[in-house]
Amino acid sequence: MENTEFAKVFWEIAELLELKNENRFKIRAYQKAAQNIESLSENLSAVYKKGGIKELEEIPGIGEHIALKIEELIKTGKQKNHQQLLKEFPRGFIEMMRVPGIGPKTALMLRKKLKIDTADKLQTAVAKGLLKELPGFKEKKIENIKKGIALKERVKGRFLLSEADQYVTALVDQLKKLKEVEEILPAGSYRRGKETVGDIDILVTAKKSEPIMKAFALFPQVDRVLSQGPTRSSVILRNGMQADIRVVQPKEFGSAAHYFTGNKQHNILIREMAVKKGLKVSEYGVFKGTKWTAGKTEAEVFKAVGLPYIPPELREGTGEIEAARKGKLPDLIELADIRGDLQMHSKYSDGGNTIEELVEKAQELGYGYIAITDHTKSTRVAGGQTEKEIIKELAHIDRLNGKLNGFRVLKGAEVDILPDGTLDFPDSVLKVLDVVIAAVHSNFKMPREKMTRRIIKALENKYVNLLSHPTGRLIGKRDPYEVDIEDVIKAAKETGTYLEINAYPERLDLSDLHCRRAKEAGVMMSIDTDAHAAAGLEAMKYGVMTARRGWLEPKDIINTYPLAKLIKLLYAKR
DNA sequence: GCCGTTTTCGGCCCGACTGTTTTCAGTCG
Repeated sequence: MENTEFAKVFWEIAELLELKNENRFKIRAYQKAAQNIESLSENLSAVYKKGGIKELEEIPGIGEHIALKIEELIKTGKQKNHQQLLKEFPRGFIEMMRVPGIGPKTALMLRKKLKIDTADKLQTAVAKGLLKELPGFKEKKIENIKKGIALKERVKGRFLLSEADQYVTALVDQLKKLKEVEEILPAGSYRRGKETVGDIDILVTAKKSEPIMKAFALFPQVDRVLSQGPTRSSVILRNGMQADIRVVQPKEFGSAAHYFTGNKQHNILIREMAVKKGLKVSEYGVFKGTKWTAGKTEAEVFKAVGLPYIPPELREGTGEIEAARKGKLPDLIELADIRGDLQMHSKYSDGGNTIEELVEKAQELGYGYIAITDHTKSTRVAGGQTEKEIIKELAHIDRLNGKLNGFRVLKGAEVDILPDGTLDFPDSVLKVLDVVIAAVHSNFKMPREKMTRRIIKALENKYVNLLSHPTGRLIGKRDPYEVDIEDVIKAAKETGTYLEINAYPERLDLSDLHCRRAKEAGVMMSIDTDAHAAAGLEAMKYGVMTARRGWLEPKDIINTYPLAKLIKLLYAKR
């Protein structure tokens, strides 16, 4: 069972207990547990295997009872209370409660009065006008439910960070033009650099808010307005994404930025620390009694609770506060630390640009080196080259390097890992390459153990210095293949192979959690764009974001080192 | 249900907006 599956059970228990009008702190306990499980870098089953119930209870938010439920899930795949609750409220009913605007109270009334217990039935009832008969249901409320159903249809989940990025940039550009606007900060999961973003939160400081709210609602990206008040407005953008804008006073900027950046768990922890110090933290500032004492900057808020500044990407409530308290926050990698890009494709395989064009773009980005890593013969659909064909490309690179000053093109290939774990090129070819990237591009649906063995076998080849997109996932499109990532990390450590953080927005593979795990295991990584065109080199920022979320520092990333040191690292295994 | 440099029992973050409630409940973030 994957951690997300464990978490899903506890999210559902929380929702079901809400329906039963259970103690809200109990509900929160389940939510907290679910959230903590989701952000755990180690698989729960592995934790349990290591030290049983006691080890599970070490995880924040997990006590005796939830630990026992986890044990039950590991042993039987099911959990009794969860099953019992599902009998009372089937999944269709929970689904209905997830329609925006429908909470537990409304859902229960709908079922009691009209026997509506699925989202589909709700839609039919709305269409037939049955809701009018209910107490407290007038035109507006029914209209909202109608819109909620339509929205749910259209918005299936979250959006790629890169897609959110486009909208954020557009919205910020327009906000900048309003004369009332002072500071602008896109906050929320976007600012934390999460791989997917549920909605966009933009914080603005201004003395007067109405003109901003009015203008915002009329931006061309806005499809419709959900709500509009003096401090907060919510809209749905044309791509179905929700965007919230919050306007605060300049002196509230720091506390508001902190609050709107989240995540929720992190905020709760900070507020609890404040309470213990006799303070109150809200989006409007840090207060002693009713007296405002701080909040102009985020650093002030952290300082008030006795902490140093914590970068947004770490604010997930997964140990960053503890680390901050001990002065052990990582010195996170930044985009400017990147000195080169070790995976990209040229016209020799399926790339859109020549090597010269890629070099030009890389120089524009201030890099000192790149590796050209075209596909090999097995990946025919992507123009994979044979052993003979790549010789020409390598000669081309040699000639080019002869002309370049202070810049180096490394000779590489993205070599297929065949189903039996052998590589697409013989060692006699691999050994003339500087960068040998191994990757799985076929036979994704292997059993877990076989896939794990396949990949580890490739890592054992002394010429393979980098494993590309280690889990093969495409966010929102394709699940990772079945592979024991823990074993792969271990094998990377033992063989001296580096793991890749593929910065391609749809991949971000390794994920943030796996990065953190790999670092803990002492494995170095590289951040590469896997660009198929010169412009694709700009995606590096998403890979860096992921690395930051994985607590990585420049020293953990091989392409932050100068060329000479990088070459040493690349040849260390031979 | 979790948790403990105020607690092993008694707490548990804080606020905005909507709609219809004449003082607030429900929902959301």
